[in-house]
Amino acid sequence: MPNVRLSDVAKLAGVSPKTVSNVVHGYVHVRESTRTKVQNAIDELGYRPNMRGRNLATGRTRMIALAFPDLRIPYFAELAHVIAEEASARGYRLLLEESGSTIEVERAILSAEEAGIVDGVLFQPSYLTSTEIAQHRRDVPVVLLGESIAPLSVDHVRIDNIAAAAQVVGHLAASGRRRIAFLCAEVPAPSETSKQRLIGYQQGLEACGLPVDPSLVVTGSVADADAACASLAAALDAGMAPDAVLCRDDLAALGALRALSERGLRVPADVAITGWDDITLASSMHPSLTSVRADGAQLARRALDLLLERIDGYDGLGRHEIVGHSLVVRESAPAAPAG
Amino acid sequence: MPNVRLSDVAKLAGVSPKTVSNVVHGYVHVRESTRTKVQNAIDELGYRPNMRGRNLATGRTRMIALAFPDLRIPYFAELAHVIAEEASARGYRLLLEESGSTIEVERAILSAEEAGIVDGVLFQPSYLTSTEIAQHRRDVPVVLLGESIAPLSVDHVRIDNIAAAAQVVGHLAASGRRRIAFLCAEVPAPSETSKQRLIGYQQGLEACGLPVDPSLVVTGSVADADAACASLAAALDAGMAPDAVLCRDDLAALGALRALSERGLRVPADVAITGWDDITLASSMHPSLTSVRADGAQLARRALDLLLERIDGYDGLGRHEIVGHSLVVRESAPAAPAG
DNA sequence: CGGCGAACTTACAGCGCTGTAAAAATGAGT
DNA sequence: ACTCATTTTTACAGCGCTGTAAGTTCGCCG
Repeated sequence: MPNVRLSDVAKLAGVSPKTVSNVVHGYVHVRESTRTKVQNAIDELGYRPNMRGRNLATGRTRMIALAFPDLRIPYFAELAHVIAEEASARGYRLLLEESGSTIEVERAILSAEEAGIVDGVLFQPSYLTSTEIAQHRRDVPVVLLGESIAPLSVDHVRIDNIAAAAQVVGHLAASGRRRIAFLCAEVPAPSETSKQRLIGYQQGLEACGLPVDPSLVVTGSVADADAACASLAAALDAGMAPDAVLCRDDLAALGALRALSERGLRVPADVAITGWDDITLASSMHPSLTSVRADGAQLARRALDLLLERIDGYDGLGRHEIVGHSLVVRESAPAAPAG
Repeated sequence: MPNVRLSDVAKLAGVSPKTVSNVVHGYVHVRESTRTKVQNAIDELGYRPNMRGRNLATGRTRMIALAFPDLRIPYFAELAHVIAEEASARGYRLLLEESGSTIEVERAILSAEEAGIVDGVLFQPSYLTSTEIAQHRRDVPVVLLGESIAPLSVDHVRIDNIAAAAQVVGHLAASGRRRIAFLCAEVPAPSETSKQRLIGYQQGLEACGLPVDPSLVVTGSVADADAACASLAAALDAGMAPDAVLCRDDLAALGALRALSERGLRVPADVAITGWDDITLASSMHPSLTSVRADGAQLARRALDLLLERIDGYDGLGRHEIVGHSLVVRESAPAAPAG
């Protein structure tokens, strides 16, 4: 039973290939009797359209790539999920590309040595600079995600990190915290993400009339929970004594939780903790995690809106959009002052 | 600058299209001078191969689908990562398909209404029965992952769940635990995964000379950590008093941890806990989680071996393979008897 | 210097489908 | 029955690339 082609169906139904194609696509101007005849032929032969032929003929694949650092980071896995869902609703499939946060792979993603695999790319870079992104070949439409500073020519969707971080500080201050630490600024240079959250952290402190104490900004690695734990542990052992820790992401918060409890500090009684991203686990942990939650559905929707417009030929300036976020308050940093 | 085609390069270099193709593919029998000439033309025009044409001509896409329940479940995200890595090493890209654990989507995945998108499928079903899988159209090669009972005709890679569960029980017993609970068997009917782990649990108890006490098998939902927490909480409140809980996965263990500590039970002092899958977070939690770890790299390797053989035309009986696993001992269920 | 095998290059014929534009069929109106 | 406007169907020409098999050219031996 070799592969059945459109033309085989056409032959059996006694119509032209194009008519079969029209039926397959639900084209309206097909007489009911013809449609039935063709449909019967399709069923009888077990025909299914071959996407390779279709892709070549249409110049589209109805696939988009989602390129980001690492699927093992829960935030990205969850992001991929919502985007896949939204893409699927629009008839697109998702191809994953993990950059491993390496600049070489990020470059490779933008340069796309091979054309015609996907119709567009959603790209969350970690290290590529704005300049470099601006210079990429515009063969395939791209929409940027995340905190990278996007060039004017490229679309970009993100949340307002600065406002969100300030809001977290406000929440902590309102619950009576005075010595709010930040975990953490990477060395030698903080990532763009940390940078923005740090700015918001400082703005938040100022807005609350709290002193900005550089010694409360932990430096070190936050590559994963263990690294964050070690970074905070070192700071604590060196004498830092915060009553709250604003963590740059939920994984860091997890590490912080461990570093604190290993030192006999209770969360939230002695120290409040906030995370960022509100990964699924944040609500299940003990204590559950207060965390900044980006509006993932809106993010996915807008990012795809922009990308599909580009795919449809829009070629104007980059649109830079901000989607909503909220602070989900849970046990690790409750609203009421610590008891 | 419209798209540059192979033939444009050929024209500029003064050779036939096929020669350009040969150069692009690094075919050896190309004279050095010709190769240079062609390469220069490629560089000058900025040519990049169009995969749509290639795919149609070769009848391949060098993409494989990975179909499983849900990307938001850390185990699957991590599985996708290792498989993507291994696939990439073999020149394949990964397309993700989430079934949401719904039987309709699982059916759709197997029936593949559209041909030619991927060269093969790695499929971890949740609900599809062996019979149904056996009857699927064999248009596209499939390798099954996970615990589903695979039909004889289909390749399948998994770990030995029964042995692993028994091993966990052995570990707990060796550390002095006597009342080992199982969390949990889904109602109305346990999933295939839980079923196998339950069998191993029972075998383990028998092997250790411990009584098999049905009241220690918690029933309820383990859809996520919160559900598992509720299931265990209900059992505890009903009077169950285990000194260890073997959880069917790490998420359930996370829920168990919460249910126990909310009731003032210490882990591992009062109750030991083990998880399953050894997700990344298992090692970062506090206490860190003793967990069963499948050899993910080997799993990915073998699954792809089998799939690529099928893609290359192998058409024999299904191969059923078992890959290694290990018990990673951490704080939640240490080797030494509880202190 | 003719002859030969190996090294290199090419012509050809699609892969399976769709967009375009034009042809054929239909139906309403007169 | 014959227009004319619509609806329905079709012919055609690729989309961009590769496998096959059949040339060419080359170096080298006798």
